[in-house]
Amino acid sequence: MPDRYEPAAFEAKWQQRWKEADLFETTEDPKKPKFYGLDFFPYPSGAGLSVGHCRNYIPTDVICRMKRMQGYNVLHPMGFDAFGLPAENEAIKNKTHPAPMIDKYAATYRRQMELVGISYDWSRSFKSSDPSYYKWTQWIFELLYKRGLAYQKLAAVNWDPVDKTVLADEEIVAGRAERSGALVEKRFIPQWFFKITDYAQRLIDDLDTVDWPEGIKQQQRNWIGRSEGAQFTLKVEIPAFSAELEAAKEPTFEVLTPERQMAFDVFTTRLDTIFGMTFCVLAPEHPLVDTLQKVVGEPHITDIQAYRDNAKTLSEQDRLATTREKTGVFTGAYAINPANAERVPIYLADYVLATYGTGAIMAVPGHDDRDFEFAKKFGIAVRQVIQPIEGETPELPFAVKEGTLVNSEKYDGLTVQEAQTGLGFWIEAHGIGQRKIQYKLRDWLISRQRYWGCPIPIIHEADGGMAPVGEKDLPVYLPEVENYEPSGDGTSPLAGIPQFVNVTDSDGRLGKRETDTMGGFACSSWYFLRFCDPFNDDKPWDADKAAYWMPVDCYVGGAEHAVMHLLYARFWTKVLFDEGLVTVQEPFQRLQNQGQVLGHTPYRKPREGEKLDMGEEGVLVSFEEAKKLPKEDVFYKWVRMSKSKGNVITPDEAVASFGADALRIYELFVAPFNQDVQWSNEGMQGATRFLTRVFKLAGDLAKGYDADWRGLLDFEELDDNAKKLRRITHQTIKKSTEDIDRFAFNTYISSLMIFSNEVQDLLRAQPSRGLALAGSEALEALILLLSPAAPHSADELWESLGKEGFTFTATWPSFSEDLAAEDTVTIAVQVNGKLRDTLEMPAGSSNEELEQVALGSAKVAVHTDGKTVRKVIVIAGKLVNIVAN
RNA sequence: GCCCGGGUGGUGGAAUGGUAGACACAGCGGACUUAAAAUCCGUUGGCUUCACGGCCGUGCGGGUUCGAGUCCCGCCCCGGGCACCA
Repeated sequence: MPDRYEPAAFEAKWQQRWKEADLFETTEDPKKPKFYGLDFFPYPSGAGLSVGHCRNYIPTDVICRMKRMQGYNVLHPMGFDAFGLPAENEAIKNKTHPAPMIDKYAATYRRQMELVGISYDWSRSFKSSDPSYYKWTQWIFELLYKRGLAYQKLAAVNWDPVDKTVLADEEIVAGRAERSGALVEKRFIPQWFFKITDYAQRLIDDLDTVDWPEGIKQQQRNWIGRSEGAQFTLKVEIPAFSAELEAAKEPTFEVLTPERQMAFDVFTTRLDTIFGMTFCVLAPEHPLVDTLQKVVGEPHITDIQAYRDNAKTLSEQDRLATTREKTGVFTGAYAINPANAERVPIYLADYVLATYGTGAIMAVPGHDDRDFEFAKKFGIAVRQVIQPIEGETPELPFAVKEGTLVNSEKYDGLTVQEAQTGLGFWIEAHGIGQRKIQYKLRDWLISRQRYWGCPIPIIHEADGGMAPVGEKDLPVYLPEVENYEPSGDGTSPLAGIPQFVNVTDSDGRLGKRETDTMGGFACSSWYFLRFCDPFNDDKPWDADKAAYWMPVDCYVGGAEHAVMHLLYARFWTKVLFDEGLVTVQEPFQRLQNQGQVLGHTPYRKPREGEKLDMGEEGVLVSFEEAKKLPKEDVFYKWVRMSKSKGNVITPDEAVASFGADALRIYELFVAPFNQDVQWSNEGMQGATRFLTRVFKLAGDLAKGYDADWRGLLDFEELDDNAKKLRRITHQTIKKSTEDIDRFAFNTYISSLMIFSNEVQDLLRAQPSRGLALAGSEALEALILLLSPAAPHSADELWESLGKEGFTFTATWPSFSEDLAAEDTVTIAVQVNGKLRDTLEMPAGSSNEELEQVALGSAKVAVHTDGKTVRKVIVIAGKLVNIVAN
């Protein structure tokens, strides 16, 4: 048996044997329970993996390996999210074609994953750019189309001038494209959308059924943005001869005939404040403004035109800047408040968004900050209609909902809640409006004007109609082309390929293909289903297989996909459920987000007048530069590992220096799974030392090893040390099993460290037959408990113990509560809550006994001397607290 | 501004309302060695004491409790998300 951890001597050997044995191929034994463990679908970047990526893959591997040893059928697949902008941009930069490039990169990923010993079933692997896969992406697109959930419309969309394509709302951060960083422009282009808004409520409701981090659920709820409120209609009145009469401060209002009657709807969450409405605002793009412009007279027509023209020139970012001062213009028209028949002015202002609600609001400056700001600037009245129940009346505006109504006629005195209900009934009874639920979520924009994606399988027919490509004609192959660079004119490069565009369908009709491709998120919205049945040519998956494996029991990836991927995949799954193709409404039962690995990164202090990048307080430098610079000019920061920061540690480097198992142990142990960690070579050495201690301990235990310990232990009279050894063995089995299940990998490793330390101590005791048998049990437990974290070492030790096969197929140790139970317990004795003594007591001592012994303690007496004992609190098996004064 | 996380020794972190600092890193002392590395043993929150011990201590201020890192209220700081969404 080797007496130290020497990864170079055996890690590659075991990886080779695992491969030869097809060890990680999925088993589908119907007698066993299933476990589906999955990592987020990675895009294989040219930089390869860093040790940061391993922080995702290693813990999933640990839990999958344990489940397998516990007797589950485990599905643990890996594939590649090959289509999309990152791949295409990189291929353009390298002047190559994305397909062979991705194959090369994916091969590197696989090599690195195998190097770290991840137990993926590669026989099920695929790429989203494989025609055998995207055929079914297209098939699902057509399913959505047939269900009315995929549609094309002319829309103002986010245009990324750098990547020369439109982007989904989810891909825009603070007015910039998340990927390219470019300021997004508005463009009007016909685009394909998925109607995710139909599923808004179910996407909120079903979050309650999944075991996800609360923060991620909250982000999804916020993104969907449900608001309960009411929508109602306001009638419009226009003063006759407005210019002159307004000057005379005495407008007479035109009586509008029914044909000319104008009105608009508003949405509000604060119907209770309707009596505080002192003006209304329309978004500049509101359709009613066109009509108003024809009837309001001068100077309003000119004012409105000027304001609308100006609004068009504002960039999306300027418009959304919250710090901007409110702007607007009076339209010359008035609206009638249905609650009290008051006539209030209608303004145009861009703080009201055309895309949310009705694009128009009732403005209540007394109880809304934004309306207040606008009212102040335009000299509009501010009216208080809510009186807080407690405390002083705050300065207007305030939005508190704990209050009663004032200045609200017959509603005075009602609470906010009562008034909302009462007014809700009232508007419904009078046909003025209805209570309504509004969502911020918008439909998912899926079109991309780029080459490297899944073609949208639609044919635009000569007669102006459109139809999905027949199932037998799928897939619509992405054509092989020489030049695939984006055109930049709002059309896809595919539009320039007549052989692709012009088609004759099976009925002989002429048509033109849709030339947009689908954004990459479509491809990753169902890959977890394909893994259940990855090479089915007749259907996307076999219903029984998907029913068996779904849902994913444990899904692991970065928190940056909180919205986008995780929302889209949930949406597709619900559609597929509605179609009867899957049996689950939620694809991912349990979700965990790993922390990032941060690299130590050198920066140079800025020189006089030097301009820095956004959010940086220094200039990034290489390690070589940092060494040359004067010490006082250099500082270090912990930042996410990335090629551009020059701080990447690859698994290849880490494995070469320390070994795969050391890397695995380090990443598991260094911090809780979901926390960011700082890469440290010292930490890696610690992991190596631990493994070496395990090898040494295993060697010591092996000397007394008896493979028949299980039967023999029952007939052996055990001395105290042997009993203690069995006890800590069973305690460690219990702790390790529970910790892995609850994703507490750091304490799982620490429990193995404690176990090794304590067993090593016990081996100094007088040898005995009992100790040797208990030691045999401990040795097997140690190796098997170590196996998910350090599988190469575990297999090496297992083999040197004379065992056949692999620890992966061995049975996970089970524990006995009786054997794990302590026979003595340490009782903390407190006086007035402060620790004064500890007592060793037999387990199961009665509360009376504990109290007796505690009161008899000399150390306690010092602190109770001269005081009267008022009360004694005894917590069985734990603590005695004596209250005295 | 709103919504999530988080703040514990020199460092990473542990702790179902019940002995704060497990486990590890770094440090210090020692063994082995010609020496170093590796390994092993001991020690390590602060203040105080010759010592036994005592006092303080989980971002800050209050509260609940026999007892609070943990629960409640009010703040501060750091990280992330959303942001004129009516």
